[in-house]
Amino acid sequence: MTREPRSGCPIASTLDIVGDRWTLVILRDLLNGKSRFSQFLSSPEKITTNILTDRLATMESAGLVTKSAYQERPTRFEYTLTRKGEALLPVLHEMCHWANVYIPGTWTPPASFMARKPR
Amino acid sequence: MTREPRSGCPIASTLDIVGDRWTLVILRDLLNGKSRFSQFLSSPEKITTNILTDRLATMESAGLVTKSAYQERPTRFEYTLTRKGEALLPVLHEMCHWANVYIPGTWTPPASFMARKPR
DNA sequence: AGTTGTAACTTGCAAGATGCAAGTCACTAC
DNA sequence: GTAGTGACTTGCATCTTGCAAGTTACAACT
Repeated sequence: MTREPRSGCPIASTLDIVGDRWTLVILRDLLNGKSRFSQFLSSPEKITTNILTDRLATMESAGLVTKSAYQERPTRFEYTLTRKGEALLPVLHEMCHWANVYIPGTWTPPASFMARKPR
Repeated sequence: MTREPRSGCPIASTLDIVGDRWTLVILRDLLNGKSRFSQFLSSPEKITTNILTDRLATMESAGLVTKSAYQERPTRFEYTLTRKGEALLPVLHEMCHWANVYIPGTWTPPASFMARKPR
């Protein structure tokens, strides 16, 4: 499911990984402490299950998250950010700044999110 | 062509505008001084004409660019960034930093681009 | 024993977006 | 009058997304 980079341009290459409407929304949730399938489903944007399954698998193969079982019988999974995934935090911060200035009606993100720094 | 925001989340709302594989690539070209249809076509990512037409119209209706004729007979157009469009520069900067660290083989952007600041 | 509930998917199908190739229109220049 | 350029437009096949419903594997309650 991984896309070939269109060029060596860092912007185009980044978009080859996160250039869709959902990946960074899931990443936002992960940065805010969510880790399970059902938790991502509960977000206000209402992602559907097939897209969520697909996006989590793509993010795993891109090295943004790791998937692991947090219990057996029945097996249940959780997703945790890798350092590579976590390092996208500044991109999300800048999107928040931009939206808060240029898109009326956007929420101010929780201070805990805006104050967070990557490792 | 403008999408309804899925929620008040600044990240989701930003992605409702620029959450695809091409919009920020065109924005990168605009920030690097390109302004004409044929100039965008010449970029290494090889966008096709129908997508470019569609994306420029969507960017115009989202207020990221303005379209104006730079000559009559025959009429030719150029696209210039609005302040709103230009203000996405920090998002692109952070993508460059991320890609240069985490995606091997990405180019180091021109210093003129990385040093640039929004108005 | 049987029903209900929960987590994490999977499947089917329709609608929309993207990619590729070719064609169009209004000119300019040779 | 032929060729070239800029900015599209059109047709069509494929890929992606969205919506609804179904599945699997259990736990827990009645």
